[in-house]
Amino acid sequence: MYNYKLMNKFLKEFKDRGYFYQCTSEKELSELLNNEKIKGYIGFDCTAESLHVGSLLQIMCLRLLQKHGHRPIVLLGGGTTRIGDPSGKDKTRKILNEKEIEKNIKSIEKILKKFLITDNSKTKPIFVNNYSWLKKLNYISFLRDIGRHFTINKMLTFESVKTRLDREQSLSYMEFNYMILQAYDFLELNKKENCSLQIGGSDQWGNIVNGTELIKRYSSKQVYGLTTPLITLASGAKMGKTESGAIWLDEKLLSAYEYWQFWRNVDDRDVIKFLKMFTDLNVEEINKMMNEDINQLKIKLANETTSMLHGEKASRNAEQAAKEVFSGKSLGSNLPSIKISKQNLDKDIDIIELVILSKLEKSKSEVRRLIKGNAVKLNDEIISDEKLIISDKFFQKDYLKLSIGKKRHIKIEFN
RNA sequence: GGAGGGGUUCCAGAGCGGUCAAAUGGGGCGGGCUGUAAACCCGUUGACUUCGGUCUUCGAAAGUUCGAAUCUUUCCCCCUCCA
Repeated sequence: MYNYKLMNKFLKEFKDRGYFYQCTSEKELSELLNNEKIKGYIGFDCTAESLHVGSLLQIMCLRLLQKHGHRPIVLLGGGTTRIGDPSGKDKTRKILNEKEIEKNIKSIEKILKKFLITDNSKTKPIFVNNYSWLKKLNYISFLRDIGRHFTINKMLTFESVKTRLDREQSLSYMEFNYMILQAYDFLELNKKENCSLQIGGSDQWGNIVNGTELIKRYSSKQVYGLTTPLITLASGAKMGKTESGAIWLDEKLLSAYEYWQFWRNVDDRDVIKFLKMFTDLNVEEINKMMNEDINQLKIKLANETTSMLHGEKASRNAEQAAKEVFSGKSLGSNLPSIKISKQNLDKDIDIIELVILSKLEKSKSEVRRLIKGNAVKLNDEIISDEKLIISDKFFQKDYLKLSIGKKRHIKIEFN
């Protein structure tokens, strides 16, 4: 082991914030980072139209690179998404068509730009799509130049492959090639951009090592890999998804208010950890906060994370809305709102209909159940008559507030 | 290739001709307690409903029957053991 005090500042912070899981060659990487500004890349999957908090740690890594003067490369795997990474999957996943992938790439890129500094020419992120080189590959020359460096013996030992084979689940040749393509991406980025570091989740370790080894064999260059741990919540669940849906980073899929609420509601035991991981607050400062009021810390966490993504204004609104909803009797004018056509009012819609229109629930039976359980409120009044017709008298100003349970509130406006 | 076992509602897993929209546990949701936490307690958990019921579900299709998740046939998929 080498002296912790001499460790490169980026690496040190990487560890202090809890991002560190494994590194291919830590000491050398530390020296390299001390001596020069490098480029490091992370690949993002484009199977969904947006990223969710499950990818946030990766994004934070890119931010950290920038903070320390290094330049991040964002690889949007337009090519590899066409194949599908078998890691962590026990069956082949569906393959998306070109259009969907292109669309996903665009919206993911937009999200990443919110997190990254784009106006510093030295550190501004480079966005690349591996389809641009993968599509040009010639099978024969690829096999000869790249394929020769991989042995089947070794590939078969990879966890992702092993589990599939052990369970006698089929692993197509296409998927089997995923790891080679990811290694090739790294090689390509090394050649094109002189990229010398790949970061990824711990499940990517095998793929990342493949890349560093390929580059060593192919061009005798030393590059590095760094992985982050899989974050599990104190409750044992995986980060990113809740039962009511994924915590998306795209405002169109999840409002700033709901995003704020997600962080406000984290388990007590996760708060300090998340402050370190997902905010820019200084680690020492966070360590000093240990004994502060846990609810204040959660609010801080929610504010920091929300303003990082949606901006300070949205974050303040969310906080304000939360305050109104949870401590006062105010109508929560800052709540996320939904507009419903006024024609519905003339049709004498009832409370059940209103809940459905508000999209808080999809099933009328469920709404009936909720009403029976005293869970549905209109302007903070419990509704017990499921046939209640919505009329003008429920409007306070020009909107009304609909709540389900203690935590789900929405402002309804008619137009 | 041979011999068995199995596919059930979000998950695990009972049911094995009517009383089955399907036990039980987990998860979810709602209520209570609290701190918008955890733990705990209670309720609920296919859809629609004029609250009388109605409709769709037990791998897929066809059949037996007054009646099938339950029986038969074919097909698809998984698992275990033997070679």
